[in-house]
Amino acid sequence: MQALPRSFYNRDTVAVAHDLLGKLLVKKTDGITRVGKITEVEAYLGPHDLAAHTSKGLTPRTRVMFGPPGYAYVYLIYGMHHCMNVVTDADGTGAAVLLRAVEPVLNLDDNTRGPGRLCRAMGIDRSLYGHDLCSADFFLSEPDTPQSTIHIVSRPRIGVDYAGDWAHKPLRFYIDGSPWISRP
DNA sequence: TTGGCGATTTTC
DNA sequence: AAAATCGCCAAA
Repeated sequence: MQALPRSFYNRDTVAVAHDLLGKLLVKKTDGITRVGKITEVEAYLGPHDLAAHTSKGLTPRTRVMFGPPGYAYVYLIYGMHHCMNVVTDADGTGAAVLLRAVEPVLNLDDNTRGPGRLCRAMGIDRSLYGHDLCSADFFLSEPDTPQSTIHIVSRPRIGVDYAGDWAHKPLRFYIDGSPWISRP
């Protein structure tokens, strides 16, 4: 099981978001390997995207998101839940893809729908802020067995009603027909 | 230093 | 429908 190369992330964010669907998220903790298949994501394109955290500019929190691709952007939301993103596109772009749901594959309970639940099931917290995803203990990879062709559904992103025109752009993507989705 | 708020989840 | 709960950030 090999980590996707950094070049995978160093591309257009929407393209990466599409291609992340069906990939495996792998986390090794204390000798336990947890694996989930990504079923739902959201793209955050950069400072011009009013729903993206980087629209607030370069701050300590957004530092990683403005950095080179292939690193984890993990943050705490509502004082109690963590959200996991992968930084995308060229260094300095300020874009990322939020992982919203996975299908349990190995050592996960079935409570993996929703960004907060996904992080809880995988054991992801802020200690992984800025963690290199081209690493041995936390990474994404191709599935072991080739995927049959999947259909991708596009919907407006969730929880970003404050973002004006950007609130209804169809930047949420999920695998059509998958039961492992945070909501229809 | 302070106050408002959030890429959510759970419970009432 | 509303609470839980705290780090981030803009304003003072």
